[in-house]
Amino acid sequence: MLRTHTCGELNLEHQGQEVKLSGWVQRIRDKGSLLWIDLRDRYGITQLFMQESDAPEGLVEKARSLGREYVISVKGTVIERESKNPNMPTGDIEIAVAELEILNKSKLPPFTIEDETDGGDELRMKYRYLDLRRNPVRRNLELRHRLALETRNYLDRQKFMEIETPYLIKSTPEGARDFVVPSRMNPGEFYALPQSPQTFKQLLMVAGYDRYYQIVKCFRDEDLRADRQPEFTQIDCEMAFVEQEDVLSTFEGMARHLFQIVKGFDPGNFERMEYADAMKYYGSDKPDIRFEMKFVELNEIVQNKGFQVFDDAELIVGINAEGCAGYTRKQLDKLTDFVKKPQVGARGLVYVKYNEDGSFKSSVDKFYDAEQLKLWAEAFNAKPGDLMLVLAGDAEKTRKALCELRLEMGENLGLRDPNTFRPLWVVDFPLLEWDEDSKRFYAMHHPFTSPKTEDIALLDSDPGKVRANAYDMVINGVEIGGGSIRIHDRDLQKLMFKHLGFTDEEAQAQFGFLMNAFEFGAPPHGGIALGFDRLAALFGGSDSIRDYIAFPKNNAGRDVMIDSPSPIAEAQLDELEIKLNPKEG
RNA sequence: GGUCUGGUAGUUCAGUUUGGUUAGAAUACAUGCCUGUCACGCAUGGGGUCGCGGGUUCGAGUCCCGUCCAGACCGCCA
Repeated sequence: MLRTHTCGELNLEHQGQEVKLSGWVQRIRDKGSLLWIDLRDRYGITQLFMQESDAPEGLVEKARSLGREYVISVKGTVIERESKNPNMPTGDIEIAVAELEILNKSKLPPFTIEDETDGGDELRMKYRYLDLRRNPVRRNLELRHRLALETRNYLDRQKFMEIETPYLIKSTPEGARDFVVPSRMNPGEFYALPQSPQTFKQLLMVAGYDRYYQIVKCFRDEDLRADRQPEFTQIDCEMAFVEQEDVLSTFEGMARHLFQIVKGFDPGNFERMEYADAMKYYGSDKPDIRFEMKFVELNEIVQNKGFQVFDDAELIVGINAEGCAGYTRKQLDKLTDFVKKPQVGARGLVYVKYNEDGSFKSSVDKFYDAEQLKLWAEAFNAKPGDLMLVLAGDAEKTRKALCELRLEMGENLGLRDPNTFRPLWVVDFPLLEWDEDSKRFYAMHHPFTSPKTEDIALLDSDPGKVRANAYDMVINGVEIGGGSIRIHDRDLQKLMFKHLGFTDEEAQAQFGFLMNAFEFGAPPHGGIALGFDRLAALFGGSDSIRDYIAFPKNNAGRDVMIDSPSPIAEAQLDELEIKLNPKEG
């Protein structure tokens, strides 16, 4: 037996017991005739103690030969410490070592295995198996594990069945770029890895498994971000015989269950917001409602006053930053630089300081006197001491830029506390989205989303106005998940494909299996998919999902530890009848 | 496809703005001392292709051009 206990569980109750512990050497403190070793495993750290005067022959010498991350096993007695450490669970005791065995040596790690490591991201990813030994990373994976476990507990109690769906499926033209896998037995043909199990879960509904879920890997061959990986995990769910309200309440319940069990509090009923209002008041379909700072549109009160920039603008819109009238020139310049960054894209920033004494100071004093700025303040509901920030230009871009500015101001004012959670349902998404490049409509969610019954008539007259039975779960400005009530009627599904520019033949070739299934008694159904990595990062208070994935990819989609992707042998290509055709240059 | 930031000791960084003596600090590591440490302490020591290639210059870590790598973002992500 290599151990009787773990390194995290011994305390004074075990005093006097003979124990055997195994683990990694965290650190050695050699005080000459006294020597301590911190022994670490997944469960904690236990201090080992030896004294030159009464240790067995050779023991201290052996201990001095150890290095960081050596794997050792020791036998000894649990004794009370002479000086205790209240900061660690095992701080009252130590092990008086009688025997020490080196199970494996270790090279010096390239970075320190400590909570506050000295290693940079690149190195930690290359040696991820060492990074995973560190407490903060281990705690993140433990959080992820608890979330998965409680998700399964909740859904199981709600009679959901976890059913696996295939990873080798068919490529479809809609949506994200597929990862493809060549088929050796069918030369020239390819599988695609699923972007989501969407059609399979709908077929499970047709099959009568009326509550399905799966914690499942999905794949999208698109560029990465801090919150986007090419392979990621979803909590994928579908229910039959439901309306939108049933889906929302079931998964609001699931999210609240996770908050209660994992975070220890209930965030309460989720707010609801229509997509149109989210865009109008927050310039985003995933507003962070931990703070207000709603958009105020100013066109009517500021145009035709001689200020060309505003007169030429499609939209003049701003936010009121409470208590910020004291911002210095430097701070305002910094905000101006922020909105003018190409990623934000505004041309400039207009500010109005509503001073404590009731006077105004603005960057447009030349065009607007105090009386007029007073009208601005009324529109913003601003008080003396506030700072109004205004952007103008093309409506869509200006809203997007102001959204960024609002979040930046929220950040500056400390209104985006990672320990505060304000969940939100955004509902009534548009069904279709116009794409200027290809001059056609695309499904905003996916082509299986059902339009609102009362809007179906608009499909022919004004397709962009049609609203869908689609919804997103948004928490603290993060899109945690989205779903919809699906189409379960063959004719309506055909109509949808027609509006998306598919010919009947194309629709039949791509999605015939689904439309055929709809002819065999498809029940009304709908569902949702939640981004599991994002959920874990959100619960952990981080913006990056990489620290919640055991073996993530870097921002170029590479795994720097195993060094993938990589070329394959000529013989493998031959077998697949594939010839490489590298791009010039 | 694009914008920005970075690459200097095992590691994290300073030094680059304004080219000029032997490229520093912290930490890690090694050796020695230390009877209650727990970020132990003290002393000593080793450790560098300044990402790579080219150019300017009497002289380049520093300036210029190219390139590679990493990170953040825009496009993209139904």
